[in-house]
Amino acid sequence: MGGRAINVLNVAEKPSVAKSVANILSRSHGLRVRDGRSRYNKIFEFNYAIRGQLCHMIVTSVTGHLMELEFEERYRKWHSCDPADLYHAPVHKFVPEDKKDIKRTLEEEARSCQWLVLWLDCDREGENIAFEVVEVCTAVNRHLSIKRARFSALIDREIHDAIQNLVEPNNLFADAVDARQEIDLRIGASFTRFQTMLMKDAFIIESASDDRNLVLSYGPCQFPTLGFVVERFWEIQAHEPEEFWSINCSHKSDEGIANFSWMRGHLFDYTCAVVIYEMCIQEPTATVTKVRQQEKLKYPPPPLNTIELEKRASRYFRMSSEHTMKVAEELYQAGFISYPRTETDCFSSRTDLHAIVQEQQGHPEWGSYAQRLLDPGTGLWRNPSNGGHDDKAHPPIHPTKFSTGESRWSQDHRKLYELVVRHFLACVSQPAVGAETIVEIDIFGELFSASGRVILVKNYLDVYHYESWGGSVIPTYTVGQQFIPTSLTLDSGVTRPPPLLSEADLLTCMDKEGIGTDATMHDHIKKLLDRFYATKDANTRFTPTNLGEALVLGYDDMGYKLWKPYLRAVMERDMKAVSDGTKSKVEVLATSLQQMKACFLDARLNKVKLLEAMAIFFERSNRSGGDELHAAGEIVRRCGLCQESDMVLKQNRQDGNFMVGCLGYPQCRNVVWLPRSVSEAAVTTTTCNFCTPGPVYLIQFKFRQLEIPPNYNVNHIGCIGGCDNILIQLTEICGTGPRIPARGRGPAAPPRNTHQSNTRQGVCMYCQETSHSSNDCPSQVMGSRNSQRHGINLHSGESSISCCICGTPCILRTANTSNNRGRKFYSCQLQECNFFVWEDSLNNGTGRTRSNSIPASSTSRSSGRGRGSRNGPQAATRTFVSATGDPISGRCFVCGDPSHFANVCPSR
DNA sequence: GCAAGGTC
Repeated sequence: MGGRAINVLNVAEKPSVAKSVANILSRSHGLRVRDGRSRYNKIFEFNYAIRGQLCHMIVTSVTGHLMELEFEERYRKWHSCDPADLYHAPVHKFVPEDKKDIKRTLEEEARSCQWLVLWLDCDREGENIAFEVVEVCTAVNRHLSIKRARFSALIDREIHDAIQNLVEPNNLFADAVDARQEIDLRIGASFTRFQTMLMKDAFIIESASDDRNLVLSYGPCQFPTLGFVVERFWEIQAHEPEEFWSINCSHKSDEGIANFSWMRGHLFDYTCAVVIYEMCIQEPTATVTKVRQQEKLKYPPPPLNTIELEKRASRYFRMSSEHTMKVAEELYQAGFISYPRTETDCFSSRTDLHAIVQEQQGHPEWGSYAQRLLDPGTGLWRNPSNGGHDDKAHPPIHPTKFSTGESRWSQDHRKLYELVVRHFLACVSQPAVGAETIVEIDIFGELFSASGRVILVKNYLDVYHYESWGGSVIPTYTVGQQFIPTSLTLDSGVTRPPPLLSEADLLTCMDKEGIGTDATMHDHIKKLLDRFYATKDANTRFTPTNLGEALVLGYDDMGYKLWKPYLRAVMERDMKAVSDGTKSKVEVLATSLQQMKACFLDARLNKVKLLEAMAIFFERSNRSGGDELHAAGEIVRRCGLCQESDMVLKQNRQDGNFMVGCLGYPQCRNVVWLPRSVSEAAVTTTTCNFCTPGPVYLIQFKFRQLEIPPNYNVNHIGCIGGCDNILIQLTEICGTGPRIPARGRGPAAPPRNTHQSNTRQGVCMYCQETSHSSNDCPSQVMGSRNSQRHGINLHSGESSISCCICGTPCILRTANTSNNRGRKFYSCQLQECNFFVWEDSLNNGTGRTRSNSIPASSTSRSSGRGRGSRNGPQAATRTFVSATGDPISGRCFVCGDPSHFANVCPSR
């Protein structure tokens, strides 16, 4: 070791890394600690030799980014410039006030140093922070030699290797971050100022905050996060329940009960299901065709990273991701858990996992499990699996200090520490072992299966009680065995929409689409709540607010997918390109800012779309003179449905069609669609003398000459209250022009809305007669349930056959569904029965007769189409209509008496 | 009053 010692300034990204580096390199010998200007960032000093050069090492830290990017002063005030100017307004980096102390420490120390060694995290952001540090330090000492230490973990060998093999900092990585920062700032600021200033004065936006502080922010991460929430919400709204049928079979023996499910799953075609069911109950003997027994393993989760910690804390404790990170940060600061912001979910082979388990042996709850883990005789130990992520900077989250709970800890601190410990113990444990049995049976060619599972060894489930592995025991079966099922039922079900997104779902979406980083995802989620874009319920499920939905709807109507994750994905690709040198920072900035500016200008041209979307949800404010919406807000009458809001005349800017809709939307969806042939409409000051409740203001209409019959006048003063026959007729003749219900929302009305308005106007939606309303349509009296469920157009037809279920005469009708339009079917007149059969299936012999050999007591029909709602004795002998339509034989399905059919049953 | 990314 020779020569004069040089002074080396070492800078880490955070205080904890500075401490670790100092401890490792000094081996704790001769290590001195002193305060810097900033109270969090200590300065460590010791001597060390780098490749034979004696060095006086000074190790300190920053706290993440030292600098921020900002517009120059004259562009900072919101009204100082056109938001479009923000795409080229000059920006600069500066050290914010709360980082000035750190800057001063760096300056003071750098002055006396010859070398600067950068120990920032080895990722793009770390490289960018490195250059911020370089800028501050070289400003006071131009002679500094700049070196970069590359390390992938805070362990001895890595750190010693890093200091002995110093490299150059990577300016491409730093450039990529510079580009990202500038794009984020320019897009975020321009859109935020634009949409906030546009909407705030135009509408009365109720929110918990002071109206003056209301900011409608836009950001390339927060908006796609909102997009996930809104998209799921629309999916739920657009869901149309569909009824399906399935056959279920159970078998009870001395050993227990087995529930067999139909291997077809379920069918949406009732007729098909009932035909198969009929066949099964006529020949119900079940034959066991397959018995499969196998051992199943349930593996413990991989080691814990940030996203998993947030997801699991949300699922197990309903803690918000933001709160989880706050508590985790505190546990980390106090030394109880490792660094909580990590992508890594695999342990380095050099980590002493046993030592971590050993520390936990004394815990009253999981200590004995830790002891069992360490006892080789139990065979419980297993090296943890590799989750496939490694940020090369931090290990998975694991306990670093034993605790049975500290007095200053809250319940959440205890729960989170316990989760980290139990998760760690679980991931070094053997999987749970179960024995699974799958039995398949055949009933008249239909296959059914049942499964049972027993847990043989719990292993990791003993300590990881957040997870369960439910199972049930089923009786023993052998191949070839035959039995008569205890029950064989035809059950109906209804398709359900997906649930609202939970916080864990949202994190999964963000992770999958690359929205945010592990350290920032919770911030974006919190921002949705802070900005009143979404709310979260007690089950951690997110619903968009009117404000959130309106903003997404507005941009979507413009045709811009700014609320989708695509923009972020493009930015990520660009950053990657800058990082590996295939594109320059200047090139990426120029291209993407040019594109985004064009998008911004176009969005501003189409701002009426945003205003229209907002107008669906919010009342207009008097504060602004109003422009674009003036034609779309005249009050026609008080809404008779919700009796709370007004109905206003609106025009769809896209297709030009008019409607009168309730301002209470979406709570109230009352709407009157106006004829497609209307070219102009304006609310007059005259009120209708007939329609109640009044006042109902008359509307001055102008129709397009070519779209109405010659005997109608192009000018017409009409009433939407239901008294105006001309308007009703033209509505009938021309049709209405609601937008396509692409997302099941808004005036993109489900047919119900049209139905509602037509009914009110006195036009029957079924037969188009004006003499009665849809509710009283003679064609609906007998079969309204069918019509509601299946959209079948029920016009009375000839009655020629009797129902095979109850003997009531059937009516021949014509289907009006998209799949079966025009196809004829017979439908039982008895509402409780609801039997129907396609006419063409009778002709081809499907409607044949079968004798039923299953004992009446062993079968039942559950709720299939309401038939099983009466749980009386079931028909032992069924009549199926013959090709001639005559019943062969029958028995009442209500009371079981063979002397009469259900339509004349005395018990009804 | 605006973004997202570091971290205390």
